[in-house]
Amino acid sequence: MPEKLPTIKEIAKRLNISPSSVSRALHNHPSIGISTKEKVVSLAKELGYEPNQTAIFFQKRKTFTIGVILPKLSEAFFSEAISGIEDFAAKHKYTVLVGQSHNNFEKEKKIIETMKDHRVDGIIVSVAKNTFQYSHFEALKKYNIPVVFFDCIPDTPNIDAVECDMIDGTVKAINFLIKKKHKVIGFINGPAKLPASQQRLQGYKIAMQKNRLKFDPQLIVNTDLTPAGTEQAMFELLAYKRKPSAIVAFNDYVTLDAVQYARSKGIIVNRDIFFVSYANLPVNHYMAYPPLASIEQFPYEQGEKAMEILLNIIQEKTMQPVKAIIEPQLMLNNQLVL
Amino acid sequence: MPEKLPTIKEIAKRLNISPSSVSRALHNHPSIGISTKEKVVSLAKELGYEPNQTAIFFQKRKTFTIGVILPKLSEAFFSEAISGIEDFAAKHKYTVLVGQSHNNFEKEKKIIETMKDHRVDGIIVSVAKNTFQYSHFEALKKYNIPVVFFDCIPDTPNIDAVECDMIDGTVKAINFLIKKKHKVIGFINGPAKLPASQQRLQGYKIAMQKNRLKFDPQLIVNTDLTPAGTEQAMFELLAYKRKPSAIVAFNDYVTLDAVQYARSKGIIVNRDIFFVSYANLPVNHYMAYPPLASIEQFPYEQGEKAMEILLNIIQEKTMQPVKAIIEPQLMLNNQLVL
DNA sequence: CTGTTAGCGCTTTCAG
DNA sequence: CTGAAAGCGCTAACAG
Repeated sequence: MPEKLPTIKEIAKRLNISPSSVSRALHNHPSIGISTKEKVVSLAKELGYEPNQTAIFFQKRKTFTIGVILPKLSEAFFSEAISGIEDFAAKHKYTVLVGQSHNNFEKEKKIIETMKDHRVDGIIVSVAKNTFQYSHFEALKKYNIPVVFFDCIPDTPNIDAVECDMIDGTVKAINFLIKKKHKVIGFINGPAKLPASQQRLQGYKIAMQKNRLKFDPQLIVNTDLTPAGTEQAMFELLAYKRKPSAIVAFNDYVTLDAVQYARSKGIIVNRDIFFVSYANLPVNHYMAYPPLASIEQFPYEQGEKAMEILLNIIQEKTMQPVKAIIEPQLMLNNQLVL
Repeated sequence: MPEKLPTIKEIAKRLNISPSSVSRALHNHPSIGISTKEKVVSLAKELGYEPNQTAIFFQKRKTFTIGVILPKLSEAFFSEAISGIEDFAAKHKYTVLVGQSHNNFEKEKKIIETMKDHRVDGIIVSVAKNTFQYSHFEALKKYNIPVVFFDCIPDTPNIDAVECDMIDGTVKAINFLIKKKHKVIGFINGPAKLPASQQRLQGYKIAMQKNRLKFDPQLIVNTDLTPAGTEQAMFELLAYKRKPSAIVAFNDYVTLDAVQYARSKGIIVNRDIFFVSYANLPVNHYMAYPPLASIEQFPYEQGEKAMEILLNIIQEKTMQPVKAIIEPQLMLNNQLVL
């Protein structure tokens, strides 16, 4: 039987006092008599009174809810990130509304609409891979809904964002290989127009230059991230006359496919050729032919940080746009690699 | 500049009509003059009017929000599940509020409180592993918040739930091994008090009996799901005089650890011993020593189904408790194994 | 077809 | 210290 829930009014009536007194009693307001306060509190407990938050949200224009928009919840990177967001939010009595864009621009716009309707207090987003126009985010300013970006970030100025410096990450990876005496280092990059790919490429060039190794464009190939795409990329790399002794791959999934391909060609991984990639998937630990190392991007921490920044904006502790940089680390089985 | 958002009142004032007329115009209410309607609609568009959902939520006692409580978002099973929930919800204009219990009973209770405060229209939950008392869910009835369980389900009668029949799944696994001529089949089960473990054990017994093989309790060992626990379990199994030729493991993660252990003992997996497990992790595809097959539980579909049931309850299409059964399948690299 | 009125539950001046 | 009253923005019952 869903009984009618007790309200402040109800309590007031039973106690023959005004609703405002009840409200005061329940909020430790200074100007309230100790005796009335006790009466109210005890009756409230007896009736199992609980404030109707929707009324309060409405009245206060604040929902203690933040929206999170991600391409896909089931990708490990994002589920780690949202885990960090949710944990941080929960600590501060905020709840999290989620939406998946599936990397679809239209879907992303729709989610923003819904979240705006729900009057979320702020939004954290990793932009869809095929979003190249950001007016739907700009529009949120009008509603006073702050946005913090992470992972996939628009190139607009003056935004708040958490970012993992993949240039730095790539430099670390290359330096590591060079220290291991590799001189011909192949690179299986992702789709060229992805910022994530561009950053990696930039890091590659910087690292090669710093180490006084010539940059050879033929050592750079691209995959569309499908197994077939990666196989093709591997094929090109292995066919090149300056065959690389080591390969940096866009991420661990790409490495998995690349290793598979190499093995099918009779190449012995970690003897004939070596890999380094990005993501630091736990499963690397179990692979028979794992990469030498993988660049950890700390998605959980990125999520926490994004939530922290958002909270600061909401609570007006921050006025200037903030860009937090998370430093990626080269890892091997959860140990740092230097 | 966060300008003040236009309201129905504002539109009414500018047009010298009543707010109710504006409301009617905006809702295609039958009794509204075509001309006023046009005026309202055009002004609304001009001002960029958008209804304040929090006011509507409050007024209608409905938030179009459903709460999802999961142990951990970053576990693949759960992130797949919530992905299914969110997709289904979005199709029906519902949004999803998430909370992670981290398998902690107290945390679970707190999340329920928060969700109740937010007046979610319903809740979907996979119960925390150390929750053995369900009054916090019962309490939701009072607030008229329906609950649909999935995956980890309380043993209370008359609940709505989506369940994957792991007895059936285990029978399939054992039948498969027996068909492959295995007679001594070890079983690394999870913690004994987990319903998931109990179901698997029951399935094991049933399958052995049906195949007229004697049930040997020494072939059943338990792991606390840590690598160390699994190693210990493997150790016991391999030390037993009736050494199993095949092993069914609680899930693919356990298999990974078990395989690792076996290899460290010089045992050649998929020659000296064979594995079957549960979860059908995509990464099995890349393992050098993968299980012969793994039981797919279709978490995405479980999520969708749970959401569907919840929606039916909310829309009062269903009155009787529903228990949906998802049939697990024995898979190998995303192919069915018969 | 349209306006008036009341009210969802709570907070917050403003008087007293 | 307490009560009355207004109002957040919207909907809906009731009159006209």
